[in-house]
Amino acid sequence: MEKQESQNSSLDENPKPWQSYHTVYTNAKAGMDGVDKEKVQRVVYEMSKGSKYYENEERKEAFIRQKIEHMRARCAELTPHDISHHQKVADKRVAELEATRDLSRTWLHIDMDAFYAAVETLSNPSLKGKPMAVGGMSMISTANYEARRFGVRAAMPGFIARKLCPELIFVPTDFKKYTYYSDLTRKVFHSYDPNFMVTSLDEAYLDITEVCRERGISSAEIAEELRARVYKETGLTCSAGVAPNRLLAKVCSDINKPNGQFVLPNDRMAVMTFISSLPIRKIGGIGKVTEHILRDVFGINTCEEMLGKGSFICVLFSNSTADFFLSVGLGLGGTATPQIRFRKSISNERTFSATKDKAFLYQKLAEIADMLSADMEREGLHGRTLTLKLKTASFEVRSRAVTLQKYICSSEDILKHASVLLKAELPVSLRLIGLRVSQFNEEKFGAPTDPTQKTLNKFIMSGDASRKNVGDENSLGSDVSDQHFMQDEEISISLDIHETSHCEFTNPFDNKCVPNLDDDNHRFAYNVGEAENIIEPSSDEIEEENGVSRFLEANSSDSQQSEGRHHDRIEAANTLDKEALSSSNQESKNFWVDDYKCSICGIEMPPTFIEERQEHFDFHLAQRLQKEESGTKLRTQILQQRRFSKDPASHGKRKKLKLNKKEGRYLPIDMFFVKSNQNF
DNA sequence: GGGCAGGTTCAGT
DNA sequence: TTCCAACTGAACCTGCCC
Repeated sequence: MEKQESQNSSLDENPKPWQSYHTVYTNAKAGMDGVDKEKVQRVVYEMSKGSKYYENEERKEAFIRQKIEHMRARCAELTPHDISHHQKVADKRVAELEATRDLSRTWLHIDMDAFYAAVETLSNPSLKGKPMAVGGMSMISTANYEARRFGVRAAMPGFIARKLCPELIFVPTDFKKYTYYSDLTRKVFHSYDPNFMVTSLDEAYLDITEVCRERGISSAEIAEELRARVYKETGLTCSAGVAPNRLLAKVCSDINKPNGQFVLPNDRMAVMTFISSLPIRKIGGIGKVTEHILRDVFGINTCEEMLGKGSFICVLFSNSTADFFLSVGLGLGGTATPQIRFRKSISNERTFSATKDKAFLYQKLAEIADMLSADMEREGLHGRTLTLKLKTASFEVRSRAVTLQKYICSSEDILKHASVLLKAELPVSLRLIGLRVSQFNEEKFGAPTDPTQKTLNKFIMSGDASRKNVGDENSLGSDVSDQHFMQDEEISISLDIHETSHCEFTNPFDNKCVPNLDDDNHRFAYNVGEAENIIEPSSDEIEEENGVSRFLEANSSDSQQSEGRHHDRIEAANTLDKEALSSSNQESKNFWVDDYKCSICGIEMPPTFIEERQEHFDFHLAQRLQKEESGTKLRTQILQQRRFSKDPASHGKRKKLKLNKKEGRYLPIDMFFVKSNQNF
């Protein structure tokens, strides 16, 4: 009832709740210019709200918002001196990157127009002119341009697509057909650049520098001719982008889609002008999350604005990430043709209706092991790292891996080891199981089969092991380590942030009634000087705590070893946690205005976000503690009073605090936001 | 401190 | 009616061991 009222009141305040549900489905995409974005957003929201998927998306969204808050706080704490110092570092880095600019190559990016849909129309002309999507009710792979006008697009669930466009025709995927047509296009590409790079069935990069020179014609003419030839050979249209590097060529191929092309001259001024107004989301490697962070933390919307925020970027991101962002600001990208790259992993996964039926889950595991083994045999692969991927009924993704002494490939071996990994996770309700094998035996590449020789082999295979890539091959030998003092000087201590406070208070950070931080299992320190004074549990305390052990859920190998005790412990923990939880829920009401809004920063988080709200509370608590001059005294009080408990629903993720020596304080890892992405 | 293993996250198609 | 995929690569974290 209370929840209902709360929902109604929030609906009154926000009559368009779908506007805050961030989906990728309303982003600009070729063929979607005239789409009623608000309608699409509303339909997607209404089809999604209340579902487990939606709840998971909200959890993720709240987590990103929290991350953004942390980063904003970090920026706000920088002194003019700090900013000036980091600006110099950024300027130096920009100059070094600028020196790597290569305008001597001409790259062509080819992107087939709505490839799967176009192939299907080719084989069934009656589909022409009708809205059509390739895929099924759960997910569609691509949609033709008629369907896109309704807001239907790739990676959208079919049932939402049908709601947007009731007359939508669904066609099942047929990869044999797509591979056939893809091969036809590649024959054409080969005649322009024998070393062309494929990125998927429908995309490729060609270095057309030589062909332009040899034939004495412009890149625009080559692109025009190539597209005509592709059409002649396949009956399919494609779009092309020409630019001095691959990053820009990819952006350019999207500009005049479908069946068009765009040429960006090999000229620095032209590149910088092009970049100046280019939205960051257009760049490959900047996705939904990164866009959100760059926009909401730094106010960066266009690529050029990256350079204006160079100092902050250098403070808050890792070396490689900062380099990537600054390169984007300069319009730099890959220009050399990379070496042949071998497959690094192979996987197989299947989604099914969520179930906790063990027999069913083991059956699925066996089926996936069979399929994976067959794929590996077909490619002659043997690997020694096996990763089990699970998606729970609530859409939480987990992975568990094991590295073996010997290389495996047979279905029996895969299943044997995968079963051990799965067993350690049960009981759990799952909707997806996947298996991935990596760390291949490199025998097929002429390397030794002994895993111990792998390091040397890797070195030989990769060429210069010391080379650090920016984009994909720009070599930058300069020393910029000073700008990344945080990573270099970090010392880790751990703090499990799923604790629940037991102390009642009116002002959540009033020293008179501080939450009790006396958690035996959690090492916690506030000041640099205390780094050595990390509170470690005594052996007796550990023993005592074992009844409700939070250590038990730390990682899978522990789980496997203590599986028998594990279950009993969880039972015991659950009982205590329930008591603790009901108590803490009452207390936190003072922290959350109207049981919804943070009394410190105003961020809104619904009462159902128990875990996220606790994390948020802890963040402000840490902030407050760090500001306290009498930190030690306060800490003593806290350590005496606070009792932690654990949300049984949480999965034991241990959040870390890191010591930033320069600032002389500890920060949760999230505040550093060390970006992890292959493109950075 | 470096290397390895395990894990998480993001991104693209 | 159906109700949010499959696959791969990669960066970078922590913990552990030598």
